[in-house]
Amino acid sequence: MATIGDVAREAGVSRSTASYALSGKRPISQEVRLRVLAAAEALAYTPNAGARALATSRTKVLGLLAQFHEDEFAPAMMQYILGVTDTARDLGYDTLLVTEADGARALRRITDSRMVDGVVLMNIAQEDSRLPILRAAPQPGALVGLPGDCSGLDVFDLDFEEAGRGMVDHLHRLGHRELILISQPEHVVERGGAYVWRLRDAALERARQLGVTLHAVYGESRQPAVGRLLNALLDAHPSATGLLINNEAAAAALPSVTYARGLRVPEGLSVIGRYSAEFAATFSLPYSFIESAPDRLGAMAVRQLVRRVESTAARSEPFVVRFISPELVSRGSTAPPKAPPAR
Amino acid sequence: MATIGDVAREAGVSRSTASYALSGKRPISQEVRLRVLAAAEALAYTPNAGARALATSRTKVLGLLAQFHEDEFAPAMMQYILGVTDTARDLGYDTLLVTEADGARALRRITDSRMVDGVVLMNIAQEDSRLPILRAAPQPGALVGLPGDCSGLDVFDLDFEEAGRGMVDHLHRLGHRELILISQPEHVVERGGAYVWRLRDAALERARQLGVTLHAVYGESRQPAVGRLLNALLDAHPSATGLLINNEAAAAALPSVTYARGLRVPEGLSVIGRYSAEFAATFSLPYSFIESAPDRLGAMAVRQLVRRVESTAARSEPFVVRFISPELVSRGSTAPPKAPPAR
DNA sequence: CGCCATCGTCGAACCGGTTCGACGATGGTT
DNA sequence: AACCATCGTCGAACCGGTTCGACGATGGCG
Repeated sequence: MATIGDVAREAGVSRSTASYALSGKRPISQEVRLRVLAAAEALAYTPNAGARALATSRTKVLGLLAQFHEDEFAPAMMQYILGVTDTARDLGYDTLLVTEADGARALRRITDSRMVDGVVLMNIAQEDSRLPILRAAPQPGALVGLPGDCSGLDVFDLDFEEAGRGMVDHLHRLGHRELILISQPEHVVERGGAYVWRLRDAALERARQLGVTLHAVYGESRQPAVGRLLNALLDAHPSATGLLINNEAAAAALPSVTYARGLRVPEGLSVIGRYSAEFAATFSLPYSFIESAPDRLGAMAVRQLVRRVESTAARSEPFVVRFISPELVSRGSTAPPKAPPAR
Repeated sequence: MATIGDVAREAGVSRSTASYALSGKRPISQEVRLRVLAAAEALAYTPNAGARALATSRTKVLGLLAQFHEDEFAPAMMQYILGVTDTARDLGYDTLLVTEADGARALRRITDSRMVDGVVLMNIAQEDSRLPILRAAPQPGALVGLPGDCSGLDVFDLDFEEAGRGMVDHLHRLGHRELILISQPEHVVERGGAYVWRLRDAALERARQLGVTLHAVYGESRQPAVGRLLNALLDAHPSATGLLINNEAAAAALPSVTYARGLRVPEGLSVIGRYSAEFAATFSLPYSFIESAPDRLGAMAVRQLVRRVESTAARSEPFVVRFISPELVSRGSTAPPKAPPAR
């Protein structure tokens, strides 16, 4: 493998001159520059990443910490990851994907060893043991998801509160007065998945203000449990005319449930979900939904992270907590309830 | 950040002694060793990855090249990735996930720059432009998927031919004489996805030998197109009594199709799929299926790769092409056909 | 014509590890 | 008592880049 020394020798200049010719950080005569470039080309020179990292303290690699919990819906995660890797590459960075169960230890490892220039954390918990480590690390960090304490980090998330209110408003406006909200499984909440209760509590609050009855329950993450649960809910609340879904598995299971019950959407039941467009397409979901935009969130986190990595000015800017506003994608699954709601 | 020089000073020894004390590559007195360890502990010393990579020519990072084609079924990919990252970590390696569209360029970048000690390639095409680059690279490589030319690389894949034969055999044994096989979309084939025709051709051959009629068609990768296709197929071949599915999207769509047609499985139609257990669980698929074991394949590829990375002896061993034999997971979705097949 | 700034290049140092060769101290043989 | 191996440690070199300071050549200016 050719080193910069080989290139320099081939071009008949010193190593430093070769380096400057390639980086352009000092003026080099046109003639020498072309000789160096030609030599580099001829020898198929590629700088050694380790050596460069050692000299510059920059690796051009970002860490991405994602945890895969058994009871979570893995396909949804893929979108976030792609948003991060694609954006990182556009900005000249590679991505180290870390899925280790012990996230705190993994984070310490990659930051202390200086393998990465910055870190994106996903699956943020309310009290996340990785955050103190990330705050103390020399590299900047960005979160996809809102923790209890945002200090010292850039945070990006969907505005789940607004999403919850939006769902209730939308159905209330159509005339609905009794709704069901199915959230993620209770495990997710226990693990500190704040987005679950952020959406739910905001929806409950808004429902209270509007005089709407809202039955909020935890869901399941797997079939057939989630299908059974949906059936049980529809049985238990026969007068409810609208269903809000903050649970991918439930959304995926609903079509077969409504079909089996001979229940028509939106005539017999109005439905609004919260998931990504990609997810909707994969499962061919016929429901109006609030786009959770995982790719956009991943991209935003990376862009901010790279700004901080590359500019010392940016590094001292105040930290941001940015919520993207929920956008309702209409698929015609909501309508005014039948005058005397009956199933 | 503490360097090994800091540790050495703290312990009152030379840098080299500190290094030997930590690595154990030369005998060091118990007393000095403990002093060095204590110093390292006290200073929270972690070796700089770049410096170590430069000195040892080892990064302890593996590259994972995965491509996400629009018309492919992304959730299935997740399983392969987790198989790789988890196994790599168990063996002491981190994983650089590269999803760049231009896989050949990406591969050149990470190998030439010595960012990785080895590379796992996924989404292997019959004529894969990345393979010549990987063969020429100084790092070993492993493939998940079978290309036209396996030379110079370790290859791991499901035995799709045996899977195709197994599906046909199984239904033939039950008495079926007319079957439908729905494969991946034609795009996948055009892109060189050999597993599609490996399974199909072997199934056709076996069907011919057994005197079974087999209608083999390309599928779609998305709803609702794939649902329409399934309906059209069942309409077009009313006397077919068995359905073979080598297409995740079709498998996911089938339950609603059979339900809508009032078709019972296995009474009215026997079904066998080919997908992963994880996939089956996610979509709650009630069909017997041939386990494609993505996590196992990813793990096998990584283990072999690491063997070659870590032992010069292993590096010169002959290359392996290893097929895992298809395993049928029975879910009771196959049965003898009704005597006069009618729908 | 002499002076100074700029340009273009070079040598050397440095980043933070690992590893080789050397060397004094120790202990066991003959 | 002399000798040799082994043990434990150190200094120096090296991995392959980047970057700083220096310095000769060039050119503009007074």
